[in-house]
Amino acid sequence: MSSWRDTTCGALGAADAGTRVKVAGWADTRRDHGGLVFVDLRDFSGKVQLVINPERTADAAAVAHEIRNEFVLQAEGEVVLRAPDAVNPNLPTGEIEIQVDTLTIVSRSEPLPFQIGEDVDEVLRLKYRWLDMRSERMQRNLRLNHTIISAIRRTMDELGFVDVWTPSMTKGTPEGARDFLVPVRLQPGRFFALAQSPQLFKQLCMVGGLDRYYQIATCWRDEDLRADRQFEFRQLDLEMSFVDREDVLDVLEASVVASFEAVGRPAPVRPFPRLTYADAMRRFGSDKPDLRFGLEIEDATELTRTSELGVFSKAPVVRHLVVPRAFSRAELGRLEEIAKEWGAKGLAYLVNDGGEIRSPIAKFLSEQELAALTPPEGSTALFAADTDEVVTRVLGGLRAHFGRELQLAEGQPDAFHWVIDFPLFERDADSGRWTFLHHPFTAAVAGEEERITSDPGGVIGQHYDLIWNGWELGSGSIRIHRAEVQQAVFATMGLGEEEQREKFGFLLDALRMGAPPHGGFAMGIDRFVALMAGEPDIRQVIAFPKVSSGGDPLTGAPTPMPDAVLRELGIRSIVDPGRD
RNA sequence: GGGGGCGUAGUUCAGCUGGUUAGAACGCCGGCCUGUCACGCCGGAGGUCGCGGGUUCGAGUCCCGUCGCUCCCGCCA
Repeated sequence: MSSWRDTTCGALGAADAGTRVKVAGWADTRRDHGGLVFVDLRDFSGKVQLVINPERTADAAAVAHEIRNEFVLQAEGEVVLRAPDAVNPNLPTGEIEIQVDTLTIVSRSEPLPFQIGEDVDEVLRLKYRWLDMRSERMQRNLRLNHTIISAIRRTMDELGFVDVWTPSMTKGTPEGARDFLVPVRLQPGRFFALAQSPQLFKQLCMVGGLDRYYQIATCWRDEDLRADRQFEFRQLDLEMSFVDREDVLDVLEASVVASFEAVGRPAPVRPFPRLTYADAMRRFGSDKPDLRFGLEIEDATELTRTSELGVFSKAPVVRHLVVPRAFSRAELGRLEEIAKEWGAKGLAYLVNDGGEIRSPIAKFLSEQELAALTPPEGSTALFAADTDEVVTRVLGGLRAHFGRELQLAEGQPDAFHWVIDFPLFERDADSGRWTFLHHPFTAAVAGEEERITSDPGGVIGQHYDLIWNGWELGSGSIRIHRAEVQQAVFATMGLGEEEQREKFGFLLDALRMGAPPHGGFAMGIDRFVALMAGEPDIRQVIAFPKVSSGGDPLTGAPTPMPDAVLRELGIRSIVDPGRD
């Protein structure tokens, strides 16, 4: 036991009454009655009330009057049962208190810029993160983060995965996210890139015969930050040899369930439901729908084929969403704006307001059409008529909007599911080129390899996403393990032989020298923990996150570098970053 | 790169259609207080209304710009 304490604040209870203890921690609140002084002493484990009575010890009483919030204190005394009418039922240690006879101020504190636990501007919290961390919220979140990572590591260990460290500094990838670059003094003018993911290294581990690799891997991406995105984040990264899709999904489900059990929460039922990409898009307008609520997109294309309404009869696709609410004219105007932001030209509607139909299109609809399309009383049918792509995007956007706005997910049980059978390629809107949906190392479903060249758009990939309540937790795939197939994918993306060699030569070499079939997954730990904690963003579960403009309010990073430093690296800045 | 929101004591906020000296609560400082637990009571200090410009007799309030934060779209293999 250390010289500072022989127990922790939160550990004390009625059973300890009569014992002498030494405790240390922060002054959470002090209640100075002039004579008697009460101090709630707080450490990581909880709080306990100190009582300093001048009749018992004049020395300690003198010290007690000096105490201010967040002073670090050490106290020695006797644990005593409180009188029945003095018990505090709101405090876990409320049955007892410590009658102090020795009190030391270990460390003083200036007045704080905000009160701990207070709901203040986040930049302020981040600037003084060491104070913010003392709050119950951050203590809980950071410990939850640890508990979940421990559970995942245990699971990986039990399943025979080997933790392998892969380099953070690696080769820049031309495709995908922007790289963070690292200049090298020994080779001026050349750059490493911080790994966006250990993707290729873990595949090489499979070629190397490790069979099952995993890592809680830090990844870096120089893209705009969001509630669920930071420059650097951690993922459960894993790869397995001689497996099929279901083997990989099984491991992820085991990790998720183990995490729930570790935090004492009812775990989702295995196996998690599977939803194909096509179904997800068609029914929910999203490849990561929140399935805590229904609000499915319904088709009306056939029904309106012969409609007098040109926008319906001429559109390739007509679909609608039945929202359980009779919207006002003003609300519908707002909704049309939202629909337009998603690419709609307009938003037709049928409102059933207590049996009365309000709709600008009703007069163009036949009796049968009207009967089929009129929503139940007190609800609104919203129509999108356009190409499949636009209709999907618009109604998917509206569905997500209503989910938030009408709080449809409120109080619903957690919804985990897989989205499977993604297309391998899609057309890039700008260049018109074929580009991958997941990454270029994803295998096509068995027997479709020929079509990678002949019909890229029709190839289904062995790619899968794990979704929790509409958040993409992660994704994975069965990878290509044959060099000629990998080259066909590169070729479809428009990479010539030479470029393939230059960028991915080491991978192609590996695939030519006995690569086993393999597949894997990457799950965002921070997202997972944030959802587990019920937090609205991942900053709340990361010890020292960046704000959305990409800076760190605590250290002030990033900062400009002196020209001399840059010169040594072979770099010259062309911007004036404004030194401060 | 684009769109929305926010910016007033240390903190969280109020401040009406522009109108005296910009308020409250918490925190802070001083005093009193022996059973409080968000202790209580009395007193006090504390403001470049983010910044710059404009309109006006007069701007925290209206307009323009700018900075910061934030959410969303783009982007995120």
